Amino acid sequence: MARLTQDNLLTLLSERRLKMTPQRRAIVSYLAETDIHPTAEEVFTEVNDRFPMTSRATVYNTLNLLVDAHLVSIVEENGVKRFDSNLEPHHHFICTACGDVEDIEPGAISSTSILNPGGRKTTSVEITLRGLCARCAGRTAS
Amino acid sequence: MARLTQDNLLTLLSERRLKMTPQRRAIVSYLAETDIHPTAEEVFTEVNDRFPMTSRATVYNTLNLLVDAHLVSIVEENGVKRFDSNLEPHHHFICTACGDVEDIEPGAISSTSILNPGGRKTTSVEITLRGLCARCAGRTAS
DNA sequence: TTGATTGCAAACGGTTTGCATGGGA
DNA sequence: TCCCATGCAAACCGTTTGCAATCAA
Repeated sequence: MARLTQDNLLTLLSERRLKMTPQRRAIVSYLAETDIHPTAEEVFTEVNDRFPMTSRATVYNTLNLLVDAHLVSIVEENGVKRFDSNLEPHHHFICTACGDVEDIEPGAISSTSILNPGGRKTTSVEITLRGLCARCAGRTAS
Repeated sequence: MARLTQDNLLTLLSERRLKMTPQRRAIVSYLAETDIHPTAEEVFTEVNDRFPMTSRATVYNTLNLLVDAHLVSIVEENGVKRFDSNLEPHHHFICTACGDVEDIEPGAISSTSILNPGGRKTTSVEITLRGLCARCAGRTAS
């Protein structure tokens, strides 16, 4: 399962003649290892715990850079953007009880062949399942 | 194709012991007839053209009421919520060139049978296609 | 050295809230 | 009459921007 790495970051920076900084390293390091699909604020908090002094502006700048380079993607829910460093094509499951966002492998959804309905040119397909995650489903009566 | 109607609004209001107002009527009237998936701001502008004096707060209150009652749904893109009064299960196509949001009938996507992967309980499936709409696809070289 | 990057704080856009006024039932 | 709904403006939250100071190459 391909995920964002420090190497990806180095390649991106050299391609664009940008510079490596401790802040960028720390942000990518965190994104690479987490699977909680953090918000920008969560990245800010977590990175500052590990590497004190990374401003919100830098977090947003770096996240936007990575999204622009397709090294992370965005899952939007309830007006908040969450960042996903899983580089494989995949879908999402959003728990309506606890708000968790989980990755779902395409294989879990049978046969989704998408054409180009009505003259459109489809370049990406995003499938979002909503419901109760395994934890919340086990916890509630309904 | 079932869409939001004034009757739906009347039923909702009586169920919750709420009151009919010219503002609510105007907002539902606009939502019922448009297929552009307007933002709250677009609803505000359009409704004020027809029925001067409906505040932003009232637009938001009414939209939230309708969403809560499942009479309209939300399509979120680029940090902006768009409102959809199509009551049938359906998917969306978002044009990456002009930003248009279009409804896609489930039939246009072949065989999407979703199970409950990994002990989850899926209650809704949302499929978003992105690419060029028919207009933009015809307009560009690529 | 030099241009990219940073931190800060102010600005911004969309949405919500508090409160006094107004209006359906 | 009574309480709900409204308009207004301020507050709020996530994100972006302008600018001077700092730092990687």
